Amino acid sequence: MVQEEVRKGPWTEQEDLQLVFYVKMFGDRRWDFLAKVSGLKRSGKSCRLRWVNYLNPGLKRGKMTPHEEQLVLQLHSKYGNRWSKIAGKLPGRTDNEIKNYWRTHMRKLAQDEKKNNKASISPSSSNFSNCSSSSANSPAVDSSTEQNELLQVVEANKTYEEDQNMMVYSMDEIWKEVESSQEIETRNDLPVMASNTWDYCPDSLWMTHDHYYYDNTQDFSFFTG
DNA sequence: AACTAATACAACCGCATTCGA
DNA sequence: GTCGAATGCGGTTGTATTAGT
Repeated sequence: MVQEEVRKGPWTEQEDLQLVFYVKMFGDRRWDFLAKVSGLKRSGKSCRLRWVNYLNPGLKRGKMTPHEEQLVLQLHSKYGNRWSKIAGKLPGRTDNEIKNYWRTHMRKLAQDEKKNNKASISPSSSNFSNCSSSSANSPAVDSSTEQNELLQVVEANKTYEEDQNMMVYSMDEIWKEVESSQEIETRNDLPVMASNTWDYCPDSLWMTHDHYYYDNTQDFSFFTG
């Protein structure tokens, strides 16, 4: 058997365009199928990750706002390392993003503490000192205070939403930019259908995600010119 | 200007869970 | 009910960029 080569590493712009095209066509499910049908030499897993963490139009780009940071801290103390759960409370942010933020945050915190300890022998009084001790397996869930915490989260969300009005660059907007700036150039290297893979496309697939298909066909006019 | 360290972000891997035949 | 494939999640690593010297 000849093992088909699977590409790894950073995604190219062309790969991104191809993936967006096929996700719009078939929906963000059946990643193995998408990987095959798109002709991308990527695993389904890799395609999913790329979509979820980068290409998804609902994503918010850019630095976390102070409110989001606060929210992450609050939610982490509540849920521990349940990143997807935390991400669910932060619209437009991915678990990966939050995880990365947390990691950086904790490292910075640890370094600051070190510095403080060197500067003064007095014990640390960091606000987050208890966060670092709440490990993945032991989220600090306290049902008695749960409601109170939720209220805080809701409050934080309110201000977060206000922030959103000020600075949101969704992937939609980014792609609009891409569309307008590249309309001409990309036409020469449109994604090529992996011809024979279409042959095994079962009807059921179209049934499953037909709403995606019908809803989005007009959106990729930029692809077909 | 060149080098190094720190930081942020992207991607991969392995395991667990879910789903469908 | 079982089993294999697909999907989701969390941990980890790799890489590009920025800041500091």
